[in-house]
Amino acid sequence: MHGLLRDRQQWSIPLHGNSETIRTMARQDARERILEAAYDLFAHQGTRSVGVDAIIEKSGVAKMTLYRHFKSKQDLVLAFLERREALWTEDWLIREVSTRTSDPKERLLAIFDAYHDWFQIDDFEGCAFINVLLEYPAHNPLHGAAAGHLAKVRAYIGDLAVRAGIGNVPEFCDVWHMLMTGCTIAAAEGNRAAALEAKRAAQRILDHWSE
Amino acid sequence: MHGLLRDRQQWSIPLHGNSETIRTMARQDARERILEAAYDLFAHQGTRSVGVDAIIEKSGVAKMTLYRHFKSKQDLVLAFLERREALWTEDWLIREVSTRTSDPKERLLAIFDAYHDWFQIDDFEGCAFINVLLEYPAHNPLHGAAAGHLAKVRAYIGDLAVRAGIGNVPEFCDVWHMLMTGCTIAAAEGNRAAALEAKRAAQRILDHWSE
DNA sequence: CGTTTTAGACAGACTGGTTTGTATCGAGAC
DNA sequence: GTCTCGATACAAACCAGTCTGTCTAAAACG
Repeated sequence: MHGLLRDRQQWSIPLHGNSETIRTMARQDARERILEAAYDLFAHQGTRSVGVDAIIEKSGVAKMTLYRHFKSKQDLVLAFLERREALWTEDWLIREVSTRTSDPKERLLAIFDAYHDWFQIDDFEGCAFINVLLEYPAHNPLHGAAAGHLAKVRAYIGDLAVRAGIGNVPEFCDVWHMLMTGCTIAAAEGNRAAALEAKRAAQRILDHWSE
Repeated sequence: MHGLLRDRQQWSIPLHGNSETIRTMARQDARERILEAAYDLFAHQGTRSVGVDAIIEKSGVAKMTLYRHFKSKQDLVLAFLERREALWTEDWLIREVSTRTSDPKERLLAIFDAYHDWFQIDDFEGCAFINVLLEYPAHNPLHGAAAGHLAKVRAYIGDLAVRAGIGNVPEFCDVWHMLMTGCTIAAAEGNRAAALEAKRAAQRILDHWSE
């Protein structure tokens, strides 16, 4: 106890010059640091195999601080999924596809070009939504949340399909998304060309669909 | 508990003829009961969330008996995957497709009919190979094992594709399997018609592929 | 301006439960 | 006597979540 006190004092001394800055920053972004650490760990190792101890260790936060911002680990996983949608679905996938082309039909195909880039990343982390969906049984709230996020991806496909004048949009979304998830699994198996193969198949489906 | 013992004794008595047989049977019976219990639990709840205690409880076996037959839980999961291939891939999928039609091209499509039946089961358990693949990181032996079993499914598709006179078999297998895995994920999301939707898309891919 | 209060952060012990895997012992079969 | 089995206790690690105590910066108040 006294030893710990001394350690903390020694700790504080080198930081004395800008201690207020550090403290203020720390206070403001404690939640942010937790979520950032959780994002990295959950995305790369799965939500089930990552414990809260690993998250507090990586974020340099006290356990009670984590539980002040998130009432349970499940809450933290839900926050992770929402951030994943913001960062992966919206900031990356939709943006990436938008920059490649403006034609709705070409955008549908460009999804697989974006996926191809994704699959080339060294530490390819896989689709967090699929992972969480399969990590928890059907009755678990996290399973439903993951399904909801996957549904939003399908909604985006539906938006493109409508603007591309495609018929039977609901089924088209399902099928298109099956190719996307299917090639994501193939990438997890190690098939780096999965997205290119899926794109060629998608092209054929698209051709026949809009006849 | 005592009921199980009595059952075992009644079981053994009729086999009294050959001593070696009884001992051998008893040994294999224990291993068999463990594997059977592990199969049910692993298939329905995943390999990570099921502990060995649940397996010994369900199989009515002592813990040491389990570890005498399987040197670790990982070993047991490997045995589960092998049995899954024997029961699901060979005894069910391939057999089911074979009984539906004998034409290779029609068999490729019949896979999705079989899948449709599979998806209608009340406690649909999902694809154990995909689950294990995503449950463990890439460097884990179980990840590789699961990938190997998925590759065998693709090999079966390749066999059908060759006999159907389809060109570019390797890519065809990949794409066909993507549709299969993709609709399995969709089924896990709750889409009971996923296999039918996938079949219609597969039909279009097949038409264009064999041009 | 100086003092006190307060809120949030850090540290880490701790609880209660679960995990894999090991060790020991007695019962029953041959 | 030998072998396998079941039952049980156990070790060591891990898990989520709680709790106490300390620190400090900023707000509240004199």
